[in-house]
Parts: sequence; C-alpha cells; structure tokens
Amino acid sequence: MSPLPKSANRVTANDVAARAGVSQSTVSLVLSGNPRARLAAETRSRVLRAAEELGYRPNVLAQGLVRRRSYALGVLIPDLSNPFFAAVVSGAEKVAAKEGYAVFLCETGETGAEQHVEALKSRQIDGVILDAVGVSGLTPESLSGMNVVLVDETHEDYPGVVSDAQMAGELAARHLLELGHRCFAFIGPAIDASAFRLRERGYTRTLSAAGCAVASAALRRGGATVAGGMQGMRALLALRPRPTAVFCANDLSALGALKACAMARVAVPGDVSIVGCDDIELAQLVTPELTTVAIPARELGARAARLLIRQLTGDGHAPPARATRPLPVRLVTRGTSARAPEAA
Amino acid sequence: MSPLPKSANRVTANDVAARAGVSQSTVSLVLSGNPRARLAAETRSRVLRAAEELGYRPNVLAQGLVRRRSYALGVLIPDLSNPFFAAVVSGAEKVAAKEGYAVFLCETGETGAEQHVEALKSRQIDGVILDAVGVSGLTPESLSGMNVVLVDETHEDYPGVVSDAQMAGELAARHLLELGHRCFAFIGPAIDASAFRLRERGYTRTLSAAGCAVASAALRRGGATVAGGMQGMRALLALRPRPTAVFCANDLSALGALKACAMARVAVPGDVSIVGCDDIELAQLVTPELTTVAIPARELGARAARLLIRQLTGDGHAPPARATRPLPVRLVTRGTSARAPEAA
DNA sequence: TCGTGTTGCTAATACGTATTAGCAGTCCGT
DNA sequence: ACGGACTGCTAATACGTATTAGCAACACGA
Repeated sequence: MSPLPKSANRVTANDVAARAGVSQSTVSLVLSGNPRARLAAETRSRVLRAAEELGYRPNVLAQGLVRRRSYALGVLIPDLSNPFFAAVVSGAEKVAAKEGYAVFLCETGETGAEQHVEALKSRQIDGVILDAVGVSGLTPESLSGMNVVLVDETHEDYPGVVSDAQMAGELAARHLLELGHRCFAFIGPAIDASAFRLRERGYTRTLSAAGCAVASAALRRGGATVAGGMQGMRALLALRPRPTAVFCANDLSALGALKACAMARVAVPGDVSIVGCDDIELAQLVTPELTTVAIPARELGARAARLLIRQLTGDGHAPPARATRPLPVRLVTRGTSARAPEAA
Repeated sequence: MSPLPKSANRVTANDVAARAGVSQSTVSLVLSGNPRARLAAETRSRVLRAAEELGYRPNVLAQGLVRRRSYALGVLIPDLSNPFFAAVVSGAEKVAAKEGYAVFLCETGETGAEQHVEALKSRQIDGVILDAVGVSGLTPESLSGMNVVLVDETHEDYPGVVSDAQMAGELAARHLLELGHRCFAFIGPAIDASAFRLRERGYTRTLSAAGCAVASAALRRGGATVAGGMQGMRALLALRPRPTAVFCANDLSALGALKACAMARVAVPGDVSIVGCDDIELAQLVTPELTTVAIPARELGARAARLLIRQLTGDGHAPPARATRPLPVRLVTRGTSARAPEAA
C-alpha cells in the first residue's frame, strides 16, 4: 500500500498508471473515456480502482491546455450589490456547475469591462455571459473569437437571452392607466442599456396610445440605484402639476423613490403610485409592498448559461444560436399602486 | 506585416519569438520577466514591440501548469441572494482582480461545499475563501494542502478574518437594555456557524449580566433568512408575556421579523423593538428603518482576499498567517428600536 | 503455413509556457 | 597571446494531460 497523497493534488495520471500497472495513455483512455476505445474490462476496472485508491483528480489546467478548452465561463455584471444581478449570476452558476463548468465572476462597474475580458481571455475562458456591461462600449476585437451570450440586451453580433422588457413597461402603463392616472412620470438610468430603454419605450408608447404623454420634465434619468431613485423622485415631487404615477426602471430605484416619498411625507399610494421592475426579494419587505413587474432574473442567468454551453458543445460550425424568445414578465400588484387621487 | 490574429488567443510566445527574431525562451524571459535576467535593452524592446503588435497574451493555463499556480481563487458562500454575502464576494473580487487573481464563485447552499471544493482543486486553485459554508462539515482531507481563509468563522486549523461578532450581540443587548426593555427574545439560524453563535452569546451574556435571561421559548432558531425571521417572529408574538425586544442574528431575518409584525399589526417600535445585524443596504429602505449592528462585509471580503494572497506570495514556509484582529462593528440606531412600552 | 483481421495496449507527441544549463562571443588584465 | 570572467542568448526539458499511430499477440479461414 503506497502512502496516501498529502499534498494538494500531486497525484497524476502517471501515479495511477504505475499503481495499475499500465501506461499513462491507458489511464487517460479509461478516465477521460472515449467510450469507443477498446479496453479490456479487467484493465478498466483496475485503473478505476487505482484512481479511486489514490484519490486521483485530473488536472483541469493540463486538460485545458491540450483540449484547448478550460471548462470555465466568465460572468460579467456591473454590480453585485444589485440583487437582480446577483440572481442572474446565481442562476448561471447553478447551471454551469451542474454541467461541469466553473464560473469566473467579474464585477466591472458600469464601464471598464475591457480589462476583465482580456484577463479572462488569457485564462482561456470558453465563453462569457455579459449582463448590462454595455457591449457597445467594448471594442469589437476584444470579443472576437469569443463565445458570448448577452443577458437582457440584444445585439446583432451576439445571441442574447432577454426578458420581454417592452412588455414590462407596457404592463406598468396599463396598470396605472386602469387605476385612473393621468399624470405620469418615469425614473430610469442614464446609461444606454437595451432592457432599460425598452422598458421606457413600452411605458411611454402605451401611455401615448392612451393619449397621455410623459412630460419631458417628468422623465428623470440618473443611476438605476437607490440613490438615483431618491434623487429622481425628489425632483418629481417638486413638479407642478405633480405626477401621480411613477414607473421606475428597476426595483432599486423604485425603492429609492418610495423612500424619498416617505421622507417627504408624501403618501404612497395615496398621493403617488409607484411601480417598479424586477421583483427582487426586498420588494415584498417594504411597507407598503412594492407593486412591480417581475423579471425572471435567475431564469435569465440559467438560460444564458445553458445557451452558452450548448454553443460550446455544438460542433463549432453549428447554427450560431440566435437569440431566444423573450421570457415573459408579469405584473405583481402590491401596495404601492392605487387609484389616482381625485384631481384638484 | 503579418496578418493580425483573428482567433481567440492563438498568438503564442513562439509567434512573438519569430517576429522578434529571437527564441521562445527569450520571449518568456522578457515578458514573464525575471528581472535579474541579463538581456540586452535592444532585444528587450524588440520583443516587447513584437508582443504588442501581435496582441500577445500569455496563456495562463500553460503558465499555471509549469508554475504550479493558477492565479485563481475560489470563493464559497452559501447563498448569493443574501446581500451580506454578495458584499463579501464583491470585496474579495475587487482585491483579487487588482492583484491579478481571478475568482471562481461557488454557491454551495448551507451544505455540500464538498463537491465544489473538489472541483476547484482539480482546477489547481491557489486558495479558497470560505464564508459560512461550515468548515466543520468538510472532511479535513478535502482541504488538505489547500490555502484556506475563513470569513467570520474561527477554526484552529485555518486563519480567518472575523468581525467582532460577540460585540455585535453585546451592542444590541446594551442598546435594548438602555431603552428599558426587560423581556427579550432572539431569532437566529439553526446552523452552527461561528459568527451567529457569537452574536447570540454576546447578546445573552450581556443580558444575563444585567439580570435578564432570555427564556428558552424566546429563543427561536430557523433559517437566517426572511422566511426564518417571519416564522420566528410569529412564534414570538404568540408568547405571553410577549417579548418587547428582539435581536435577530442577521438583517434578513430582522426584515422578516419586521414584516411579520406588520402583517400582525403589531407596532414597531411601539410594541416591539427589533435590532438586526449586518447593515445591508435594504436596512435603510424599510419603514421604519432598521436599527442594526453594522458588520463591514465588503471589508471582510477584501481582507480575506488580501490575507490569502499574502499567504500565497509568502515563501511557502512563511508564518502560517494567524487570524487577524476582529474588525470593529458598530450600532446603527434607526427606527425599529424605541423605549420599552410601559409594563401592563 | 500464411495472410488477414481484430483486440488491447503503449510510445510518442502536442498543448504553451517557465526555467536551467550551457554555448558562443567579447572584454580584460597580465 | 591567453586564461578567466562576464554577457546575451538558446536548446532542452518539464508541467500533466489527450490523442494518434502503431506494435504485439492472437484468432481464424483457407
């Protein structure tokens, strides 16, 4: 009985080979198993046993070197503190892990994904999932030769997994219209992200179609964050006539808006109705609970991972995996939306 | 002028060597630069220029194979949807990226870190940061030979970066005592995590010292989640006499508790005071705002990464990097705590 | 007996880099 | 002019695996 290995992963295929009395090639054939390899059953089991006894684990780096594949994915997001992105990452990681891929997480901020992508490329990443990192900001050649899947963003060069963002805006608008509102506002990010733009468009178009334009002063652009929402709402509260219905591009800004109302002692939903977008867990924790449009964040991440992996597994010249059908969104009516107050 | 590379990273050191008219060894010497190498300045610059022109990026997998180091770290957490963990990860990733390390993210659930650790080991991870994944649950040999840093957990075998968890409990207790409370409760997780245990201990000991024991019925153990907090609080509300002061082991459960009170129309802080722990961003978003003990999550992650990297950079037989001094915590008094209601 | 398959394994090589030993060539002092 | 020291580079090898070509042994039919 040879002594058990004490160091990290010093057990190589050669050690297994020695113990099983075969060559390293045979070990590789047995374990990384081209199933069509002709191997005596007895040899096979002897190798397996030796590997088991030694606690052999293949060195993925070495495998990657020869296979030209690292079985690792990159996931780039602007900001992990946004629970929406956290959910996307979580969904992607779960699928990836199940399929044997590991996930490099990169937080890029709203810009500067470039360096991260370069770093990942030198790690021989098999593919990358980009969520709201602004592909347009990336020089095309930095992604050249890369397997890319976008989340909630469409781009002619890369496949993407999207939610029905325009419908999200439309649902918010219809809901608020049905409640009798006539004076609308919007709070969104300044950055040019596809999903946000579509949410806004769905909202404003639906309103326009109903004869209710959104005054440009009632269109506040800041960060899609709590702070951005507070700032936006403070500005809205100063407007005359004051909007009675506000759609926020995501839940964080909606919560910020809600907070701003609370601080200004403006009643929600009595004086102002607020509708968010995402349906993060916190949406149910505030009082009143946030009315919002649910976006399946976790599912977006999971699908992105699946799509990416399928793309990799495909024989290379497979169909380029076009963007998939938008995932459905749905309105979750809670406590921050109510009938419009009677006009003065 | 040779054509620019079109594929991912097909440019190797050999290509650079050819273009610069030197050998691959020279390229390696120049770029991965042992600075004590004797190289003519002119050669050096010729290599650098060739590398630049070809857009050469070293293959980290190959480097890792020979250097026996992958420049990648693993970060294991139970659940990314907890903003506290997200912050830890974020802090660690930032530091790691700055130091040239990439981060594998693994969400383990409250158990089952084992497989993830194994997967990371076969990826030749340089080290791993474990946050609340329950080291005790891991078989020791699975971590043998691994560089490990724990977050918010102390263990005799591994260095850790901790916050002053016991002080957190103590601060909560003192705060509630000063407000005149006499009937206390605690909501915490069932799992045996070091930080949670210490928070509880600091709380109960401080109360005991003041002559106020926590009745065992007022000690609710569930998940450290929103659901757990709601459940715990519902049970507490049924007790007679009803506790007037509740310390929750983390903010998520505190928010759950707060929610349960809202649903039961119990006034906070009028009837019950609630104190959380972590100070996640949402704590300021609920109404009333959550009184809590701030734990520097991001800083914990950052320090863990720094400690781990220092450990790796050390010459191998360096001092084993003992646990560092606990990071200070501080009470953030907000709206969910107030003077005890007059006794009946 | 020989040729032809077939089976089961191994030797050799490649992946892209780091690193060490060592080879020419130059410089210098005597 | 010659031995040594130094300078600047390269050849060779190793890291741990996957993969291909091919070798030896054997079976079988004629």
